[in-house]
Amino acid sequence: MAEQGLSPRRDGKIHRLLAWYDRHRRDLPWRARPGETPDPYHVWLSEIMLQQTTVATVGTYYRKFLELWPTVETLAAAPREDVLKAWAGLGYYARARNLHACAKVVAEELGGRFPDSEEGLRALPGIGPYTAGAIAAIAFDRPAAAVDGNVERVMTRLYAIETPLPDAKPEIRSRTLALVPERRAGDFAQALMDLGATICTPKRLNCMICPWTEDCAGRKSGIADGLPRKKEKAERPRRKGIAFWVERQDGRVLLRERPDKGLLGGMMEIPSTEWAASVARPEVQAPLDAKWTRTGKRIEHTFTHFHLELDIWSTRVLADTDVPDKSARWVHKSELDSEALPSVMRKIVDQMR
DNA sequence: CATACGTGGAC
DNA sequence: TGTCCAAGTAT
Repeated sequence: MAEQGLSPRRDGKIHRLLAWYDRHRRDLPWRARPGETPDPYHVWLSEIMLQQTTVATVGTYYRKFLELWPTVETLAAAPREDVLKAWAGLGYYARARNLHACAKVVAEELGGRFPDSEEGLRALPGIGPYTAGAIAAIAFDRPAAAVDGNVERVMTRLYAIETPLPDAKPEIRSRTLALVPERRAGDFAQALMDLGATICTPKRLNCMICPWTEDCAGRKSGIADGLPRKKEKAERPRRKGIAFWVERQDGRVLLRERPDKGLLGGMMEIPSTEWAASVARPEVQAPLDAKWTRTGKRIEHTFTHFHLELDIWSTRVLADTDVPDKSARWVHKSELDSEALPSVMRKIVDQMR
């Protein structure tokens, strides 16, 4: 719960931020206009998509999802496969699996209504501390803190917090909570994020036009642009593999569904060897016995935690060739676009088709 | 708590 | 070309 606004200094800060927001708020597809009542479904859908994903990228997907599934009930009723297809290319596919699971819970167990408390929201799949706070504040105007990367940047600068992330998280959270106003909590949350996205940016910050420029301890001490500090990340190892492009005489290619958990879980793939530091005995790992051609083609792809290099081998098989196992399907080359293929797999398709 | 989990754009 | 990063969550 937010503290009461007893300090004039605090009230002034909140007022300056909200006044700035009223003039400079971004007009975003999922954002209710002033005076409109936010739709919790819209808020939820956008917040899930925006996790670690840019506003520019989300726009297209958000509109597509709303067109396909205008309500949480329609989304819940959709086959999961369709949801994964629509999500393909957005990344972090656990989000899509959880999105569908969450829609089912809300539609089938909660009467189609999202919980209006952080605690209730937090219990749903795919909703963590940030998203619970964001939905509570934005959709229900509850005085909750929504601490995302923007807010972490703004707060570490505003209070000159030099502790590196993630150790600084508790302090950032309590600092944010102490500022959340009783009224207009949703606008406050969005204002903080807009401030971080447009003024208090990672580089080339624009303190000159910041509503908090006089309040900012980081600016006063000249360390703002170096905040937040972050612990060093582990380096990305390089992995290799071989992708097997199997084309049947009728123009269909072999696709395989990935296991439900882990990397690209539940998505479709071009069959490949394991992805490891080195590739051992590729023929043994091929989806079927065939005479393989080393195409000389190669794709490279960088995941969050490793870099991948896939050489492409190909073969042609007879039109009556059956699928090697139950997770595999033949899909015509002209229909690959509508499959749930993640970007790394699209790179292979683009090379071969 | 550290790690797994995608992608595309900016510099 | 390589690195960083963008409205984080689950385990």
